[in-house]
Amino acid sequence: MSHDTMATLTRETISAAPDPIVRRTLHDELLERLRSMIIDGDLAPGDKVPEKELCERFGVSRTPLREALKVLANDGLVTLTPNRGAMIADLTLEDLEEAFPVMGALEALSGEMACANITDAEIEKIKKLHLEMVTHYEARELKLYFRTNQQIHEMILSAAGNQTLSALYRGLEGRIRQARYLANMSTSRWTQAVQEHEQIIASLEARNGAELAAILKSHLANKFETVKEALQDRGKP
Amino acid sequence: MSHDTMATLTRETISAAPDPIVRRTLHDELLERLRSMIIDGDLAPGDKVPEKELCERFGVSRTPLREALKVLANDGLVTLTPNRGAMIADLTLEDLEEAFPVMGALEALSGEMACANITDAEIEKIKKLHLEMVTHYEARELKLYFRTNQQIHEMILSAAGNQTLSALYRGLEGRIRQARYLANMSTSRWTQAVQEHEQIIASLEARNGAELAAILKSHLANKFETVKEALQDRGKP
DNA sequence: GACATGTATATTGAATTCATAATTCAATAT
DNA sequence: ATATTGAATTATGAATTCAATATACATGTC
Repeated sequence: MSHDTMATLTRETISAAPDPIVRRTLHDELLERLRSMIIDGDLAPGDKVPEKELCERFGVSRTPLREALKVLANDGLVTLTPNRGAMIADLTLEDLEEAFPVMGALEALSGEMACANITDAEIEKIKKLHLEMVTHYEARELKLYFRTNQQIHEMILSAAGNQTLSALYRGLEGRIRQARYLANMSTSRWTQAVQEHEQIIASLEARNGAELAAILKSHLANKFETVKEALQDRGKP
Repeated sequence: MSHDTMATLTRETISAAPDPIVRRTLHDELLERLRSMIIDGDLAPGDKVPEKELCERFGVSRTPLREALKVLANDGLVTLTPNRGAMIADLTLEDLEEAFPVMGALEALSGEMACANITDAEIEKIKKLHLEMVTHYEARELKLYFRTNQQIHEMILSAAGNQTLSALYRGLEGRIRQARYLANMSTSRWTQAVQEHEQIIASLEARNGAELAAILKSHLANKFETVKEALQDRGKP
C-alpha cells in the first residue's frame, strides 16, 4: 500500500532514509484515542458525547473531532443521529447474535491460517502467555486473565498473517467489548475456558488447522453464552 | 381517514406513522454517492481526488466532503496522505490475495445461513434471475451478466438474514471491484461459472447448507483466479 | 395539577476563513 | 541543455463563524 507510494517518491536515496518523519493528522490521532476509550470502557455505552466537552478535553476544534466521530459511527462504535449528536453505541442482543456467527467464521479461518503459517517461536510465545493466563486464573484475577487471554487470541490472529482478516475481526471484537466488562464468569465456565485453551495450544503445536478451527469456534460459542448472559442481566444486581 | 380515527390519534399512532420524514446529512449523502462512484468505476483507481473539484460537482463545501473521505479511507476505498490529499485506492495483488480467503469464509457462511433461512419465494426469485443471467451469457453480454450475477449473490446474502455479515462482505466486495471491469472472461471459464451457478441453485433448493457453502467457496476461488489475471495483465494489451 | 404552546438557550450541520505544507514554475547556476 | 534553488500558487488541515434544529424552560389553559 504505502509500499508503492514510497518507492515512487524518488529514486532510492530518500525513500531509503532511515527515519522518515511521521506526521499524523489530528483526525487520526483522535480516532485512535477515542476508539480505545470506547473499547476500554472509559466511555460507557449509551453515553451521550457532547462535542464541546470532548473538544475541551483534547484541546482541539470541532472539525477533526467530528471527522473522527463519523468514522467511528461507520465502524458501529458510535451512533449518530442528525441534529442530536453522538452517543456511544449500545450493544443489543440482536447485534450480539448477528456478530456471533460472523466472528465464528473469521475465528475458524484464523485458526486454519495460523496453523499453516505459525513459527515455532510464536508457539513458544503463546505457551508462555498461556502459563501466565493460568496463573491469573488460579488467582481469580479476572481482569488480568482477560488481558492475557486477549493477547493469546491476538497472537493467533497475527500468526495467521492476514491483515484484512485481522482488521475485520478486531472491528467486531470492538463492538462486543462492552459486555466484556459486565461478564462475571462462573467458576465452572472459567475452568472450561481454560481447558479449551489447553486444546488450542495442542492443536497449534500439532499444526492441525481443521481441529484448531473447530475448537476456536466452540470456544467462541461459550464466550458468547457468557457475554449474552451478562448483557441480559445488566442493570439488575 | 374517518372522524373516529382522527379523534383517537395519539402519540403512538403518530410515531408509528407509515412514512416518517427522513432527513439525511450531507455527509451521509455524499458518502453514499462517492462510494458508488468508486465501486462503479466512475472514479478510477489511482486517480487523485481534488477536493475543490468534487465540491463544485456536488455543490457542497469542503467540510462534509472531507468527512466522507475520511470514512471512505477507513473502509479502504480511498488512500489519504497527510497534506497531499486523497486518491482512489489502488488494489494490489497482495490486497487481493488477502481478501480472498476472508471472502471465502464469509461466502461459505452466507451459504449455510441462507439455506437455513431462505423462503420458497426467494428461491423462485433467484431462479428467475438465474435464467436471466443465462440469457446474458448466451448473448455474451458481459456487463449485463455481471450485474445479474451480482444480484444473485446479493439475494443469497440477504437471504442469510445477517446484517453484519452483509456489511462486511459488501465492504470487501467493494475493494475488489476495480479488477472486475478489467476481467475478460475466457469462454471456457464463463461456461464453468454458469455451471457452478446451476449447482448453487440446486443446493439452495435442497437447502443443503454444507454443500452450498462448498460450492460458493470454489466458485469464488475461480472468480479470484480471473480477477487476479486481469489485475496482472492490466496496462498490457 | 396536568398538559399544551411559545420562547430562550444550547447544540449541531455546514460554510467560511486562516495557517501551513506541497506543488508549480521561472530564474539561475552548473 | 539539465539540474537546482526560491518565489508564487495551490491544496490541505484545522479553527472559526453562521444558520438550522433540538432541548429546556416558562407561560398559559383546561
